[in-house]
Amino acid sequence: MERILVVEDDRPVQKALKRLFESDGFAVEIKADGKSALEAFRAASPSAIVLDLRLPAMSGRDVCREIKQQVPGLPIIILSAASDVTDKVLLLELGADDYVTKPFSPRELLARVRAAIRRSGRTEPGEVVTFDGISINFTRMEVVREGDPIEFTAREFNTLKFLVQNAERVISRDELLREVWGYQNYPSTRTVDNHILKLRQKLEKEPTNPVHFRTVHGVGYKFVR
Amino acid sequence: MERILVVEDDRPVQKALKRLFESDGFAVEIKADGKSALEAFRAASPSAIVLDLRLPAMSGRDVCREIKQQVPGLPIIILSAASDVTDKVLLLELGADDYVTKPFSPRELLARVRAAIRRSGRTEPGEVVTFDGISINFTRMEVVREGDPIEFTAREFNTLKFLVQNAERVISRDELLREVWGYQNYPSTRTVDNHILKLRQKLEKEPTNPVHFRTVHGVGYKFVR
DNA sequence: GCGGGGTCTTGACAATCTTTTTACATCTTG
DNA sequence: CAAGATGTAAAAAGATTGTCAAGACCCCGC
Repeated sequence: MERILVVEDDRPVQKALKRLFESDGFAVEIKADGKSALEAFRAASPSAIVLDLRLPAMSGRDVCREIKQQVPGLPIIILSAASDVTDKVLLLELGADDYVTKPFSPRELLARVRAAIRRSGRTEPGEVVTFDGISINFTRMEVVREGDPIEFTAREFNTLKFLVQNAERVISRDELLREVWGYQNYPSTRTVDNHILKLRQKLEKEPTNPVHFRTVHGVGYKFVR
Repeated sequence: MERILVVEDDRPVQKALKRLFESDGFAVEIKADGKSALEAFRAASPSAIVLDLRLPAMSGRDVCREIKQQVPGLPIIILSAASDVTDKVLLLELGADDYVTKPFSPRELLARVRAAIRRSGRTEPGEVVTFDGISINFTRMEVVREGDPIEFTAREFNTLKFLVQNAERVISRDELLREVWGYQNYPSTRTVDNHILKLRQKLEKEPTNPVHFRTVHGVGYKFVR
């Protein structure tokens, strides 16, 4: 379940945010000041942080900067009075991912938080993805398991890449054929399945009982870390 | 049919792009300069824009900025000479969604355009629905009750999806067969009922006495949160 | 051109999983 | 209460997927 850390000192707003996110299926943790937020955010390991700019004692800016320094990938959505946002530049400097001005529309806030989480999950090309002792370098087209390299053919690697970069999403054979093979329609053969088979044989500890390259019967496949 | 707006001044490249996208089933509109692109893009309402950075008169940067301001959700894929892309920062500021450097691989361009369209499409519809401690994620095809996953077959999941997305409305078996099964007419057997049965068994606290998947005698079924 | 080596696709088959049907029990409604 | 509608479980029918091996294909150096 996705978790959200809300840093906000105003009680009514706290409650409203809690209700809002919980109704959307998030687990919500609330901190009322910057200090306790900084203490809590590692343990809570949230998917995103919603941060009020005006906080007692420590300013939201410092909190934002500090968190971004420690965990750059963690999305931060700033909540601020309209007047605070006169220059976006400041926000970019802070490292915030998005902002919403008070009074805010709940739906908009939700949408922005979700969007930020989605973006953060997206692996940028050139990055390295690691799971289960395996690390994949997309630019170098290299896969390494605990030190020793695993060889992949081009097609295999591209299939792997597409699946990993669309982790968690169910992907149909057709979509794979379109995105990886570049075909529009294709006779139904076992081509895709065979490539999945290869990925499983090379990457799954127990290829017969795959954990990462799951089949979704009647639909397609899905990669999960 | 998905439409693409291509903004590019070089004739040969225009033609190549037109062929490329059309062969992939897109409708293609071409503009040779920024001014006419800005005039056309509202009327054309494309799913994505492919934009050359080097344009006569008005620079691609200004076009990009302007379009993003008017329709923030519309994906823009930048086409540029390698040297132009020295800093990605610029592109991010422009609001571009992705970029491809010339000379580009047709397949890669296609893939990126499709990916951008896919991402843009995923923005709005609330992907997750929650009720009664159960949360349903439509893109992942996952249902979770208080932490632990509940398995569904494809047909079951689609039935669930249709009912949930048409909550509160009474739906006849015929409508379900049409919308979920895709059949026009069907011998009257207990097929639909059996699927409802499965949903109840998996999701209702008391399957015998359903709260969410209600029977409307003589008509069909109705989902209520 | 001509092998040789690897890669990819195909089609067969078995294993597995899903869906539909069937047969009754139950329930609802007038 | 009767007739039609719905609930239910198990059997039967139907689809999909895993896997393999044969052959097609492609690229390279000669």
